[in-house]
Parts: sequence; structure tokens; C-alpha cells
Amino acid sequence: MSALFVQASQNRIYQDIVEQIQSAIFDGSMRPGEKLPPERELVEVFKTSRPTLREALRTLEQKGLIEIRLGVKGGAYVRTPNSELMAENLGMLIKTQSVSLSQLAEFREGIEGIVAGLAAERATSTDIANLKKLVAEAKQHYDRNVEGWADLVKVDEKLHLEIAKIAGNPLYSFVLHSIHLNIHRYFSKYLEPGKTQLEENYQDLVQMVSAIEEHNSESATRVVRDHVSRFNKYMQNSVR
Amino acid sequence: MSALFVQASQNRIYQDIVEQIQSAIFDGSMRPGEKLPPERELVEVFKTSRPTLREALRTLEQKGLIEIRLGVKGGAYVRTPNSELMAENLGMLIKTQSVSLSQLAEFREGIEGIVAGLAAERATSTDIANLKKLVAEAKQHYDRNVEGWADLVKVDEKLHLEIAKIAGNPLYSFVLHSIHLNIHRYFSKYLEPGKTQLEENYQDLVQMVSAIEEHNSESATRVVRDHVSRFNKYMQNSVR
DNA sequence: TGATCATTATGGTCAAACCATTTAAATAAT
DNA sequence: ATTATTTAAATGGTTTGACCATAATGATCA
Repeated sequence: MSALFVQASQNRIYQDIVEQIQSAIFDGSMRPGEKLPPERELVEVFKTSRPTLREALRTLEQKGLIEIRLGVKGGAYVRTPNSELMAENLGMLIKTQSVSLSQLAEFREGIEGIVAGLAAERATSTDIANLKKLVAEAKQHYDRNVEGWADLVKVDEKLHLEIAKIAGNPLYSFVLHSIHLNIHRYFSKYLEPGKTQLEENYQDLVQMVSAIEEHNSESATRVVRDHVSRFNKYMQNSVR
Repeated sequence: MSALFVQASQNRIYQDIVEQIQSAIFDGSMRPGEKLPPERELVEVFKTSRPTLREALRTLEQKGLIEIRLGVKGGAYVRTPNSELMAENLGMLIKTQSVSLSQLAEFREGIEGIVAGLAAERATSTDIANLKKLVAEAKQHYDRNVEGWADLVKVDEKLHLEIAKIAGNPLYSFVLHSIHLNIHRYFSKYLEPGKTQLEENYQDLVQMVSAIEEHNSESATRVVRDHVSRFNKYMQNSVR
């Protein structure tokens, strides 16, 4: 472990430390779940002071590369990358008004369309069985009428993420998850729907899965885009 | 200014500080270009110590919200959001092998397709004039044969980003820029092309712009996807 | 046996000093 | 006067060493 790092050099020390630890993570010397040595030891390895070392750790934490836990057995643990950072990033673009909500919605429409197209090309019979299970779940909530709305929306989201998984490109999953997190931050899932929305939504799901089952890529894209588009319009009409 | 913030409270002080400054930026109290007070003053405002305050500043810096400059006239300046963070984020997904390069390429193909479709719907005559200017530029490099390859690639990229701008959704511009930054980190722009590549590439650009000029969304999507796909294949064959 | 308490490893915070960089002002040289 | 050089001042960068807070573990007690 100690041999992995060398004494910090040059101008901004904390940056040098960030880069060294980062490299160790990128090249696989440090793997997710592993713990870095305690601060007081790292200070000796890098020949620096605790405040400076801590600036480096804070930076790595914010980059999503490590997670710092308290108490005995605490310390800096290497993390598995996830969509959290991307979601935060997206959130900041919205909060700084660099991107509007309707632009986020439009983006989602495009992404979901592509994803559905890929899923239609790549779905295995197992994948389709899983999707049908979700549709069956959705039907149960749909049959409960308006009371089932919130649950229906949840299954709807699960379905979208499952489709992204079938598409087989984790980048789409990351991006889609980030989008959903941000959209839900602004639109409540518990809006009162009309009977029409319920019906439309459920039918959309059925059609989506059919198109994927038929491996009809273009149809899947179209159906999903329309579905997302309708959902977006409904949400934007109920903007708080 | 001082009245904007209140004394830091609760558990992790640095986080409280991050949130307060972040909120000030999000709600517009602090705008891009503005300077935060010097560290020694902030320490008094937040009733904390310099090391703790600096952990907060480092976090904000990594979030891309502030930029810290040295010397007199130095300090923490509020930044304008850009695609840098997203690009870094993407880069980390690649470096941690959460996403492969070919998956990034596939993602690009999808995004560029959508973007071209939107651009075809929304391009004004001014937009089209700008695109044609770029195509003319490309032609000059194309006419220089193999010597013009590197420049042709540069114009190609400019064209793609211009199309994203025409699409009118900054999210696509951010994402596309991030993708390009990362792809170029791995594939040199200065690979030796064959006469065929030059020809195909130039013809692609011409067709892209034609489809957009005709406001033919579907055709624009198809042409651009094929173009990007061909480019990806060429790059991947020359992977270092 | 189970609850309570003390111990200990580890991160979190603080205080005060000094170093490094950059700009701007003052001064000297032409 | 103009230009080059030096000096001063403002600000971030770093260090040292101490003490506080949290949480897991084992010891103690009811």
C-alpha cells in the first residue's frame, strides 16, 4: 500500500494527492470497497499535513471516488461509480437555470426513444418475460383505479429502467436514472390523475412491451417517445 | 453580503457552509463572476476555522461552482456552468471501466441522431447559412487531400456542435461536448486516413447539411447516425 | 442473558503562525 | 517622461499540535 504512493510534489499539494489516489483507483490498485489508510498515516506517506490531506480527501469525496465514514472502522472507502454525480450535475444545470425543465423533458424523450429502439433489437426472451411481469404488476395497480396511480407511476419508472438495462449500454442507464431523479425532484408522483391518464398510461406500457417483443425497433422508439411526451405534458400542466 | 449567511450549524460544518454558499448561487444572490469574501472574512461570517472553511471551498470548487485564484485580487469566484464537470464525469466512468469506449461511441451515435433530427426541424435560414459556411471550409481542407485531414476533422466537430446549438437544447450541447472531449482523449485526430475516408467524410457533411436544409428530420437523423457510425468504426480500427 | 458503560480507533474542528503568488504601487534608471 | 526594477500588500497555501465527536467493540453490571 505505502509503496503505491510517493511523496507529494510541486505546487498545489492537495491536487497532487488527489491525482495519485485517483490513479490508484483508475488503474485498479485500489478497488471499490477497499479502505485507504487512516488520515494520520496518509499524512506520513504523502509527507504533508492533515488539513492539506483532508482537502484532497474532500475533493475525492465530491468526485464520487471515495466515501468517508465516521468512527472506529471509519475512514475513506473506495466507491463503486454510480449515477449520483451525473444526477447532481444535471440538478445543478437546472438550479443555475442553464437548462430548463422542459429542456430536460425533451432530452428524456430523445434518450428514452433510442433506448427503446436498442432494447427492441436486443431483448432476449428472458428480458421480455421480465417486462411482462412488470406489465402484469402495472395492471394490478391500474385495476385499483385512481388509488393505484402512485404505484402505477413507480412501476412505470421501473419499466423504463429495465428497458435501459436491456438496451445493454450502462451509459444510457446512468443518464436515464439521473434524468428520472431530477424530474421527480420537481414533479410530484402523487398528482391526481384523471381516468384518461390512467388508461392512456397503462395502454402505453402494453404497447411499449409489445413493440419490444416484436423486435420492432422503430415502433418501440415511436411508442416510447409518444408515451414520454404525453407524460411530460401531463406533468408540466400540473407544475407547482 | 455578510447578511446572506448565518453562523454554521450542526454536524458537519463544512457541509453546512457548502450548502449555504451553493444556495446563494442557485437563488441568484451570488452570480457568475462575483467574488466571495477572503477566507479570513468568511471564517468570521461562518464562525469556523480556516481549515474547515477551506474544505468547503474545495468541495464547491470540485462541484464546478467556484474557481479559486491566487494572489492579491485572488479568491473564490463564482463560475458559469459548463460541460467540464459532465466531461470529467464521463471520463471517470470510462477510466473505472464502468463504460467502454464502444459504448460511449454508441451513445454518441444515438445523441447525434436526435440532435440532427431536432436541428432539421428548427434550423432557420441563418442557421443553414452558417452550416454551409462550415461545409465550404471543410471543402477547402478536403481539396488539400490527405494533408487536410486533421483540419477536416476539426471542422467536422465544429459542425456537429453547431448542429447541437441549432437543436436549441443546451443539454444536448453539454452532453455532446462532453462526449467529444472524451472521445478525442482516446482517439488521435491525426490518424492517417485513406482517400476513401476523406471522400466519405466530406460527402457525409454535405448530406447532413442538405437534410437539415430540407427540414427532413428523419433523413437528418439517419445520415448523421450513419456518419457517426462510420467514423466510430474507423476510429476503433485504429485504436492505439 | 441482556442492557449499560467504558475504551479506542478514526474522522472533525480549531488556533495561530508562516510560506507562496500575484497585483499594484513606489522607486530608480534611462 | 518613460520604462524597468523593486518593494509592499492582499490573498490563498501549508504546517503543527492540540482537542472534540462518533461509532464499533469489548467489559461490566443488573
